[in-house]
Amino acid sequence: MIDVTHASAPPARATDDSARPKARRSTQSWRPIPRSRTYSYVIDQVDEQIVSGALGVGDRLPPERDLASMLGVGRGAVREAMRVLEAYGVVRTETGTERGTTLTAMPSEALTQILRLHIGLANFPMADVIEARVMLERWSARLAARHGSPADLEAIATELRQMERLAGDREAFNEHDTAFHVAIARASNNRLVADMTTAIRDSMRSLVLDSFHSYEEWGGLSGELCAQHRRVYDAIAAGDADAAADAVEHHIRSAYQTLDWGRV
Amino acid sequence: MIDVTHASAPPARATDDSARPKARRSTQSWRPIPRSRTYSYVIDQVDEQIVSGALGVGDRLPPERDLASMLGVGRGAVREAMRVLEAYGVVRTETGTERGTTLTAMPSEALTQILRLHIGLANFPMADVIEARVMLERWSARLAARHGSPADLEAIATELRQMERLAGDREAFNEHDTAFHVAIARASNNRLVADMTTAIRDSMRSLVLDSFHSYEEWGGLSGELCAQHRRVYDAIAAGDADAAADAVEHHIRSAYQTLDWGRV
DNA sequence: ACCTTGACATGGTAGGACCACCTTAAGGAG
DNA sequence: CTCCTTAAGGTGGTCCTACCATGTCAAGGT
Repeated sequence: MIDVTHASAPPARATDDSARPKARRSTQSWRPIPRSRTYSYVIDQVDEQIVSGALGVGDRLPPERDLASMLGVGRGAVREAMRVLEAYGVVRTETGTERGTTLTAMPSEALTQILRLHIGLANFPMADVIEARVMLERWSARLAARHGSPADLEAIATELRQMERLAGDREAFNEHDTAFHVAIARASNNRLVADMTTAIRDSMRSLVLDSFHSYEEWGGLSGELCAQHRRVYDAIAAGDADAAADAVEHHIRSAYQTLDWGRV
Repeated sequence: MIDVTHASAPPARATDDSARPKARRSTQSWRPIPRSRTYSYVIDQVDEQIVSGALGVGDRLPPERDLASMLGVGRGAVREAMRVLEAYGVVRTETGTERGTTLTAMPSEALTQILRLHIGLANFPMADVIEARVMLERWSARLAARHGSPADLEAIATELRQMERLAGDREAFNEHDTAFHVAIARASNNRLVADMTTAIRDSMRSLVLDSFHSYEEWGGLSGELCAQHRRVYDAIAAGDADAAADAVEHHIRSAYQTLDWGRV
C-alpha cells in the first residue's frame, strides 16, 4: 500500500518532521497542513547547502537532471524549486552562454517584483505606499547625510546632473529619477533599507512614467522636480540629516499631490 | 526551422514585445536577456485577468490542465507559474478539500519568506536588519499611538497580558512577543508598513527563540522584556507618539545587545 | 432516510522525448 | 602549422503521458 511502484525510494518526506522549517505548533491556531511538497524539499536541500557553506554566491548548481537524480525526485520538482528560488532572488538560471543555474543574492529584485505585483493588484492602497516611501526615504536620506562616502555622494550627484541634462526626455528623466533615489538608498550603507527603498521606488516606476506622460506642463514639473532633488542633494552633501529627511519628504509628498495619485 | 512540430501554434511569445513588463531599455546598462519563458507568459495572463477585474481575491483559477490547454502551453509551464505566484503570495493552491488554486493577497507571507531566506543566507548583515526593524517599528508605534482604534489597543493589550502570563514558556512567550509587535504594526493602519514590520519580526522568530533558549537567566530577561513591552503599550495607549517610538527603539536595541546578536 | 461505493475531478509527481542554444573538440582546407 | 568548418555533447525550455492521492458527488442498495 505504501508506494510499491517505486523501488527507488522517493524522498520519504522525513515523516513530517523537520520538513518545514517553521513548526510553530504553540498557542496559535492550527496551521492548515504544512504538507511538504517535493519542490520545497528541494528548496530545503539547496538552502542547506548554502547555509553549510558548501555553496556560495556565484557557484553553479548541478544540472537539473543531475540534481533530480541525486535527490531522487523528478525533474519537474527541481524546476519548480528553481522557479521559486528565482522568484526569491536566490538563484538565476540562464540558458545559452554561462548556462546553468547560478547562486545569486538579489533580494531587491525579488522585493521589487512582489511590491510591483501587489501594488498592481491593488492589494496595497497607494496612500500606504506613499507613506512607506516617506518613511524609508527619510531614513535613507538621514543615514546618507551621516554616513555617505564621497563616492556615494558623487553617484547621487551624477544622477542629479543627468536628470537636469535630460529633462526633456520623460523616460530618461524617470530613469535617472529612480536612480537618484536608489543612489541615496545605497549611500545609507544599510542594504536592507536600501533594497526596500529601491523596491518601492522601482515598483512605482511605470506608474510615475505614466503620470509624467499624461502631465500637461512637463517643463514646469521637471524643473520643479530638479529643484527639489537638488535641495535633497545639497542637504545630504552638507551632512544635515534633518534637512535631508525633510527635503525628501517634501519632495515625495509634493510629487504625490501634483501627480494626483489619490485615484490610483 | 521554426518549430514545425507544433501545429497548435504555441504562444508565439509576442515577438519579444510587451512580453516583459519592465522594458527599461534606456540609459541603464544592458539587461542580460529578458527572454520570456513560457511560465512568465502564464503569469502575465493571470495578472491581466486580475487587473481587468475578471478575477478577484477568493476566486478559483481554472484547473491546471484547463489553463494549460486554454493558453496553449504545457501543464509544466502552468505549474511553474503557479509556484511563482504562490511564492509571491498571490495564489494559494491546495489539494484535498476546497482543492484548486485560489487567488489570495498575502504579501506579508511572501515578504516574510524572502527576508527569512536572505537573512538565513547571510545576504543581509544582522545590524542592518536591526536598524530596519527600528525604523519600521518606530514608525508603526508612532502611527499606532496616533491612529490606533480601541480594538487595536485591545489586541495589543491582549498579547501583552498573554506574554506576562506565559512568561515561563519561552516558546509561547516568543509567539506572543511576535504577535505583540505585529499587533502594533496592524494598529498603524498602514498595510504595507505593517506587512514589512511583520515580515522582519517574523523572519527573526526562530533566531529569537534560539537566543531565548540559550540565555541562562530567563526569569530576569522575560521580566525585563515584559516591562519594556508594557512601557511601549502605555505610551501608545496614552497617544504619546514620540514616547512610543522611543520606547520601542529602546526595547529593540536593548534586546539586541542583551542577546548578543552581533555574531549572527 | 441513511450508508456504501464507485466514477470523476484535481493537484502532485515521475519520466521521456524533443527543441534551441551554446561550448567544445575533432578534422579537413589552406 | 594555423584556421575555419562541422559534428557531438551539455543544459535549460517545453510538452506529453501516465500514474498516484485525495477529495467530491451522485447512484444505488440496505
